[in-house]
Amino acid sequence: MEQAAKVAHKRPRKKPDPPSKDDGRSRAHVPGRLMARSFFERHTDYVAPRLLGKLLVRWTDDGPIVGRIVEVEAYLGPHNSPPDPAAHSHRGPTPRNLVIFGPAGHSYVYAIYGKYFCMNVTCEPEGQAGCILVRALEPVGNFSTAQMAKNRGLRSDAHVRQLASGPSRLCLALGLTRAAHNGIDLLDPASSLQLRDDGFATTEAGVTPRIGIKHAVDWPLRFVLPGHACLSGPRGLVGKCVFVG
DNA sequence: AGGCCGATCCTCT
DNA sequence: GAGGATCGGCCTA
Repeated sequence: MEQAAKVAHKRPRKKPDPPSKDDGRSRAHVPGRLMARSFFERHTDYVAPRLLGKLLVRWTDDGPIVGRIVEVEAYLGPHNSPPDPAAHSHRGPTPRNLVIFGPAGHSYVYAIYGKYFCMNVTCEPEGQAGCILVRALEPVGNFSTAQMAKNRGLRSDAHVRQLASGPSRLCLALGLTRAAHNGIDLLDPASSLQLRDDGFATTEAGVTPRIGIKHAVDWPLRFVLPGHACLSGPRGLVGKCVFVG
């Protein structure tokens, strides 16, 4: 059984390389710059729509698999009023959800339905809980597209929507598991999983209720790039749009 | 100690 | 649009 100590043990403890080594060229060619911790040390529902357009990068032996985030959901910590009854952190820390209560900018990966995983990004200042479920990616570049198709068991000419549109599909596409990727610092130059910013500018986000939950079903905490081809689920789920400043 | 169920995906009708 | 797969974690007794 995975206990809290084991989860905490997965936190990177080696000293990060100097920021100057991560200028987008020190490793194999990959777009953008590593994101800043301060971006995530804010209210989860503030960060969520602003995470749209950013890059999730999984480094493999063969090279980086890169996806642009096009759909997310915010899950709020128990310090909010009223508390978010759909969040895993709702009833306080447990061995499974401990990462959510840790520092911002880390990955929270959990198992669901016996065979799948979902990946979140932690937010809020240290000591407070909150995380963002990454629900869909657009593959960036031919290598990423090919690797995602391979990892998903699809033909190389599969439609782009088939690759990483859905929280567990994207974990399959990137090869993410709880055992290997829970509690990773996504903002560390040495990490195998990173969040990067290539300057993609988001001015608008579609807002809808969250998908697949039984509590707080009408809370408007799902955010999408309006009309994007890689959104998960059936069409027509894009609600009103809000300006993202 | 045991039962229940899920932030899903895929197949079939 | 509906239903089955499949199991770790959380709740109740």
